[in-house]
Amino acid sequence: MNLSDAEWKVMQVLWSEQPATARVLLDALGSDTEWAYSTLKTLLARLVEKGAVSARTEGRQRVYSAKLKKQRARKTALSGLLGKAFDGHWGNLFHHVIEEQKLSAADRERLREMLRALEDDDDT
Amino acid sequence: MNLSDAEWKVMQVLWSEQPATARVLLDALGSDTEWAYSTLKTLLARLVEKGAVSARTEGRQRVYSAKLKKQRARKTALSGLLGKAFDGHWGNLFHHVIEEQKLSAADRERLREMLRALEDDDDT
DNA sequence: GACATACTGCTACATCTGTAGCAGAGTGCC
DNA sequence: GGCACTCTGCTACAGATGTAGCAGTATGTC
Repeated sequence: MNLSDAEWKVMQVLWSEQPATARVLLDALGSDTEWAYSTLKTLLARLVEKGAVSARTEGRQRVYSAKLKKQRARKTALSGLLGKAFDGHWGNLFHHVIEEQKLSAADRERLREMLRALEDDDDT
Repeated sequence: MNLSDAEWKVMQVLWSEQPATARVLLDALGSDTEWAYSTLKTLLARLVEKGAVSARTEGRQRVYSAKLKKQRARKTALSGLLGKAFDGHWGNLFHHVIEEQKLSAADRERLREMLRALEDDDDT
């Protein structure tokens, strides 16, 4: 399941607000986008069509829920990037991140901690 | 500089073969794509237009070279994904990779090594 | 010098994406 | 009961993307 940039924005608020009506989602998007109400509706319709979102009619409104899980979407997106930009090798991605991207001290520490946890798991 | 999936494929072979003619690049792409020669030419024209590739005429042929550096393209792509899919936090991305993606033993080891190197740097 | 090749720059066209307008229907309010 | 809202499902349209055809021109070959 591939999501476009605009679709990612919709899914992000949907994951945190679901189940929700278009109005609620638009408010949640707030100043992040200046979308017209109908723009959001179009995006939602497309997401429903591709199966990433489900919608049910409640009274005279439509209530949306995410069918696609955030972890799943992240995995697909990351795998896609890994394949097209890093020759499919995690090593290349890690190397790039550590060497090229500027990680904050907190990020570096967080990564170190996770790695230590990973090593501990292995020791078990 | 945003690259589409097809453009990434072109850039990947260009980075390893440059400077190169369209014919050389098409051969290098090999079975990875079944593109018609003109398809590659269109992609190259678009990349030249957006400034990611430069072209010079040599005899009666056009020879292409990458202007956009691989590191730069990777950084842009990764930052874009980080922002739209991981709330802009490296920690989320690391966590996802370590928890959700299945890393091979070699990848895990490689990551551990890089992290140890990172810690050593910090100690200095 | 006629032909098959190989290149080149255009043009084309179906999809996908981003963004939004519009008409029709239900609802609350005076 | 009519008006202002608010939703809803369509329709629209421009720009990005994937993919490729075509006509014109230079070149090697017999």
